[in-house]
Amino acid sequence: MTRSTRRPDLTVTVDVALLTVRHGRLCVLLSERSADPFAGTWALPGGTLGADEDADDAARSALSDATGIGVEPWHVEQLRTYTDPGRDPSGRSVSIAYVAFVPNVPAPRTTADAAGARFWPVEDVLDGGDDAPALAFDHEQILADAVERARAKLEYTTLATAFADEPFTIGDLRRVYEAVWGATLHPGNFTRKVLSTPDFVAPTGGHASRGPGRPALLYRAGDATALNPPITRPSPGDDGIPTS
Amino acid sequence: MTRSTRRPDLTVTVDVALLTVRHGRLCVLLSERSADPFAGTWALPGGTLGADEDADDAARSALSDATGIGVEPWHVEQLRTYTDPGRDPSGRSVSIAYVAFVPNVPAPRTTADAAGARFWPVEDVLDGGDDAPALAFDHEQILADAVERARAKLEYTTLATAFADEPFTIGDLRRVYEAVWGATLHPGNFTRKVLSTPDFVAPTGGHASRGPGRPALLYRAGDATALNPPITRPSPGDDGIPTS
DNA sequence: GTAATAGTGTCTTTAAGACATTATGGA
DNA sequence: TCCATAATGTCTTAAAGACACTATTAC
Repeated sequence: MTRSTRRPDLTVTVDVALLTVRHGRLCVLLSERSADPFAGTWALPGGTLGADEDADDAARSALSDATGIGVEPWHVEQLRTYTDPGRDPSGRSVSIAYVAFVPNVPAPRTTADAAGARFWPVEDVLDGGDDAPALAFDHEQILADAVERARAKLEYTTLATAFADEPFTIGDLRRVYEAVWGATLHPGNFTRKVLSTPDFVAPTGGHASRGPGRPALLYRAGDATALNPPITRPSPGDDGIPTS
Repeated sequence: MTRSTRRPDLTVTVDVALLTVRHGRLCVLLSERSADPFAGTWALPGGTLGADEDADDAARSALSDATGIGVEPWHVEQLRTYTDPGRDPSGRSVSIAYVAFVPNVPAPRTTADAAGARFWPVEDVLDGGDDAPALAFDHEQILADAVERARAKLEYTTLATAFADEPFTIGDLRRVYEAVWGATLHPGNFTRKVLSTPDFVAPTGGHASRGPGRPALLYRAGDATALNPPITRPSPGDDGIPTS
């Protein structure tokens, strides 16, 4: 290939969709923009790619800036790169987008970079209701792609454990699936499926005693990364009620 | 997020792994580099992202330059973006990599941009044998990721039809799977699986008469894009011989 | 005829889904 | 006691894999 020495006037940014499950709902971290372009709208945390910086590092830096806590243990992966020439009205930019899958609830810190950062239920953001925030740039598309990535990866990887605080119960894990997929799963069959997958989860020996019901056994994430055979999503629109 | 007005001295390129099946083997288009860096090594076709150009368009332009033929009907999709600060010794660059899934055999045209372009069997390139070409930049990693993308997508999409010249037989389609996966599939079961997936293929009404054996019915790609349930790959190392 | 490939029938095994049953705690 | 959740058992159904058998051509 030909690599010319021409340097187009082009900024490379990194944007991160931090996904987490709060109160049974899949949520994304957004910060309100105080400056143009898109002042007053909400945006994914991000930043400019440094001259000698790998994009993975830039994504983690942006996450660290936005949350104010350590991001080392989090699962952060590249999503895709968005290059529409019109995506940034203030000048040409391409965005390398990332997804982070995060357990528990890192309370967003208010900083110069992340004033007014908060979690939004993904459903509220994407369904475009009256109280839905307007998103800056093409961040609504990025978020939609990030959510689809999460939904797909729950099927054939052990990614759900990245959303759960350890130690967790099988019920906790099931509620992660239900929040991300927006569907209800059969508790008994789900338990059997998880336990029959080698090294999906590893028992800690303890047991939870929260509220009514039989105390559940506690688990940590196991060593497995792939799910074979996968856990298949209910088809879209399938709310658990059999059609036949 | 903060978008500074600083413009790092950074080139954005597009590189495309054109994958096709020739003589029963999965092949990739490479061109020999005549200039430094990496003069004498082989590289994926690519180019610099234009100032007002979408990366998808840049990828198709690079393909068009490298093959000299129309690329409109081809399946071209973004793979991922490679940002290692050391990936280009001549200066900072990030590469938005693409994969193209192409039927038949576009004979590489020799041009200024694509002198000495030819198809290489992917297996030969990645297995690093004695006659394997050395690849420029991080293109070996890009190629490996592209091949893995192709292998995975054959499982749960109808992508295999993108590799087959229409009209094709079920046997042609099976040989695509076998070439990409490097495995042998059971002809009878494969036929039943393909025909039982609605709109995977659509019969043309004709039939092929090539060589010995019962003439096979001819098909075109159907309207389906997803495969549900998927066609699962034999596990790596499974050459079709049962272990039990 | 033989060789080779296409396509179908059928049996076994795996695993998902539906649903019942038992277990164990809290109010 | 009743209620809620956890975990397991069992039956049905879907579908993959193994394999036999038929079909149709080239030689």
